[in-house]
Amino acid sequence: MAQSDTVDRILDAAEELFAERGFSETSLRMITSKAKVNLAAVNYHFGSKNALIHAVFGRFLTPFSATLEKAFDELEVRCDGKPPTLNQTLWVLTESAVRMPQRNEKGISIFMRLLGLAYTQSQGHLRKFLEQEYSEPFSRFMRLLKEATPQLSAVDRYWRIQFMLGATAFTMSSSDALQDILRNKLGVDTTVQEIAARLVPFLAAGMQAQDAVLTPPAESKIPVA
Amino acid sequence: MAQSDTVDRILDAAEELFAERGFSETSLRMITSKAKVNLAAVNYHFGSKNALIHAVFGRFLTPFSATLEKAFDELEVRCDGKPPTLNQTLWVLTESAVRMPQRNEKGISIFMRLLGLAYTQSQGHLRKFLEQEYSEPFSRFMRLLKEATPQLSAVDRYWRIQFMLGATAFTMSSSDALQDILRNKLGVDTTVQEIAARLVPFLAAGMQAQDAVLTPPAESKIPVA
DNA sequence: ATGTGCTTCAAACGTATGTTTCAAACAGAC
DNA sequence: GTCTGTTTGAAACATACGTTTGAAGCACAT
Repeated sequence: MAQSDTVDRILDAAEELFAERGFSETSLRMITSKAKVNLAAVNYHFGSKNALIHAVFGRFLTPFSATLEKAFDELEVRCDGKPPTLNQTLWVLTESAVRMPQRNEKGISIFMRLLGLAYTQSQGHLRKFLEQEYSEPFSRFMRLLKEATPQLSAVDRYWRIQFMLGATAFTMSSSDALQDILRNKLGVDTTVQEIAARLVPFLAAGMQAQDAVLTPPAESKIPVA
Repeated sequence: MAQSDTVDRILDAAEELFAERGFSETSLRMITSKAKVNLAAVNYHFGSKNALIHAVFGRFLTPFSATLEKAFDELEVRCDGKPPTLNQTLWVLTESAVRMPQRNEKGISIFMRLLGLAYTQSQGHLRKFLEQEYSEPFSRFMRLLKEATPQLSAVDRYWRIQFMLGATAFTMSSSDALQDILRNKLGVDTTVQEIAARLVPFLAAGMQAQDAVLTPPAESKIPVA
């Protein structure tokens, strides 16, 4: 019943509410009442709302980035000098995410949704924090992607990485809602692992698509750009 | 200098600020001072901030959905009974977006960013508004997608559509920030048309990827699911 | 038991928000 | 010119926010 209890309760509540409603739309009063702690506790333990946001990210991103580093190490050993393939790189990433110890069954989906929000909501402080805190595993992943797709120009690769990020963050972040739809419409149940198994081939195929042409296909009558 | 001037000035300012900063992060005072109109004008002309948001979307989405309907009509005529290909369908969509008459050079990027935000920010009222206002062109697009990918199972197709939506919404919703990075890192400038031209082949390739396998590639040692 | 350092608590702070009010300004019809 | 309905304007409204305050509570070493 020491400090840690309050701190963790705040982090749990904040994580869930941020993922559900976004950062600006979640007030400290919502967080503290969900966490059943006093309003002032946030500023006492974290200093400010922005610092709380950083702490929420740090709590899952720090262990994840450690797991990822180890997984990349193993992968490179296994490949024995040769650059890993795109499929291998993507699988290592998803497996690291999926295999992270979760606080509850919603863990992965919250994790993904928060990452998506971080990218999407233009919270300057957050982007700066993430960039300077986790630049290493990020750039290592980028390097692996680069080596796995030597046929792509830097610009093409850059945009396709954004497309991958988008498909992943978006899908995982709304996977709860999407699974509901799927259950109702198609009567199927899907685990996060199965979604990942569908996602990786999609991403790999997109990454390895023929070089983008800058005009529409010949059948189209309307010229573009 | 009639009413319409004030209304349009508000819509212009709101559109730009919403796209830049999101909905909750944009106050009516920011909007009215950018539009150089009185604060009360928003509530007088629109009724509420939420109604203003709806009006902003309606102003570009209504003509867009009309353009899209016509483009789909043309496409189906051109195809003469045969279902349009996936590439054709996707191109018709992007071309309709790109060719919309723009209010200024930032038009398309604002348009896309707003759509991305609409999907991403969980503003309940907005999603409800869009769903009941523009359900027709949306389900028509879905039908075309279905006919263009008969080889996919309903579940596979469902998920891959989510992946497409995600890649698109995510990329477009952060495209300004991404373009900044690109400009700084690679010294390249990119138009929305070019992004779309890169996105479509990525999406098409992903949609047509080999059927998803539900286990990772053999090289991987770590079992999944 | 007493004092000490950390933690909790209720209350208040100042600021910003969306919205309302009501008088003034305006345009067009008579 | 006067009346009428619409639009603007400055000011205030109530509410919600993040943050600060200072007293009370607590565990624990002395």
